[in-house]
Amino acid sequence: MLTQTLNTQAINTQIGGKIAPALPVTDQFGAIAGHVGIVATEFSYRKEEEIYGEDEPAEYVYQVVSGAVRSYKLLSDGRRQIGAFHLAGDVFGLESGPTHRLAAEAIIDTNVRLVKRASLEKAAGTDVQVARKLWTMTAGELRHAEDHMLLLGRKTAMERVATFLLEMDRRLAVAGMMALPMCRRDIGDYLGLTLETVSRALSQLHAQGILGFSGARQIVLRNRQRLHHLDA
Amino acid sequence: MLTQTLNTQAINTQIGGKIAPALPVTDQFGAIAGHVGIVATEFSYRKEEEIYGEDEPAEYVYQVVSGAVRSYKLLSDGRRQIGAFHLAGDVFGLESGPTHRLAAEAIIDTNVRLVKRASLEKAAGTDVQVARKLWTMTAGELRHAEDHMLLLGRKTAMERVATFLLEMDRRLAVAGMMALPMCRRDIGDYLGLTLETVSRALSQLHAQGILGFSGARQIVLRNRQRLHHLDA
DNA sequence: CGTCCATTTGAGGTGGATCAACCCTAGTGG
DNA sequence: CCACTAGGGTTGATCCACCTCAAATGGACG
Repeated sequence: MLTQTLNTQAINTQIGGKIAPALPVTDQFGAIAGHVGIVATEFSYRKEEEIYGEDEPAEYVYQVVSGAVRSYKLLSDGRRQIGAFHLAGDVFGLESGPTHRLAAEAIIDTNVRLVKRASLEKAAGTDVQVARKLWTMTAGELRHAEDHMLLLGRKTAMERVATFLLEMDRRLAVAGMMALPMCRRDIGDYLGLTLETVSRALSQLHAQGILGFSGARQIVLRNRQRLHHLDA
Repeated sequence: MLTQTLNTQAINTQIGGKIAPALPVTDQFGAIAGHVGIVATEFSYRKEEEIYGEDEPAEYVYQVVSGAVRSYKLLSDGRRQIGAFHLAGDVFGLESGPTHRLAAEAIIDTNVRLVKRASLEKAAGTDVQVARKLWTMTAGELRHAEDHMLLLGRKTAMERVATFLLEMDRRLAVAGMMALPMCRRDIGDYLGLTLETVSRALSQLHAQGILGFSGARQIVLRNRQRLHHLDA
């Protein structure tokens, strides 16, 4: 509650100075933001900074411009389940109901664009294209969640790590190499494992020549075929 | 593929005889089906019968009238993750994209209402209320999936079973008692456990007086407070 | 009344968690 | 420019929650 207030104040302060009325309209966010009455604003979060908390009112919808974000839920004793990582281009924080169902934090320094939820609601009330787009984005998140339930409920540790590597390879590999923004603990909390188990699985894949390291978070996949096989 | 064809033929055969053009409009399905051009049909599936397969074209959207349905994904070696149980009143099979992401089977003899996906798409293209309703329903499924990821990734066996009991109590308890339509294996595949672990957890709760049995699938919760506590 | 399958219960095994060093590297300050 | 430090990562040893395998029990239905 307090955090939300602080965040909102910070955003408004920044908005005061510079509103960005016209943004490039080539991605999923743009497809909405291009419509009448929708104003997108830019904002930055530093490493480890909270963007919104679980069950906070969902005032804004966000798109990662650069950086990376984790969405997660906590149990009362601190156990954490990360539901998704949001990377450059991804939209997050979109809700049909009044509140955010997961908390969100910047993993590293992150720039986002954001629009007011209310203006999306308004646009969707007029424009069926916008309404359809909102539905499609939520359905995309649902698809990911369904795949992830299968992983969390039924895959082995090695299968989970293999799935994770292939997902990250697809989403953030540049020139065959990926620079992971998140630490081993984040990966563990995403995969329902401990950080030690993640580390051991990666070491084993390294020993088998399936991947190469240049620094713990710089990974090259050397054999996607074998990784797909390990994925089940 | 073959199954889908057979199902469709069966549906059409039945539709030939009796179309139900006007249905009571008091629930979430009705809110849509009440609109112009939407025709709801009734159909029945027998215990264990497949309704649609994973990755089949999503031709229909369904609502359980009576009975119970399981939605699930399979790994190549047969491991199964049930993503949701659909009980009387629940809508299932709604997709924004072209195909079903999970398979669906009747757990027991089940009656459903169904409407063609295409007519929903058409109505949503005209009527913003319908479009909004579709989004809200998908968002509801996403919320459930997010909660379930936390369960699958981070809860202990006892916590999972406690969560399950409270969910089923909320959804299908009549006069303080619930009649579970699904077997222990289904519960296990929903909770990411084996059927033996589910059975042991239930026995333990019984021994502690937290629940009572009258037949393995007839359960009375005697202490919801303690169950909530076990849930974490 | 018998059969069949779901469920329970028992005994033992194991994958991943936990606990504990140790190592590596990036950042810091002298 | 380098020594120091702190946090992230790796690796090892042990533990245990849950799985696996097996057998007994029970309830529904012909």
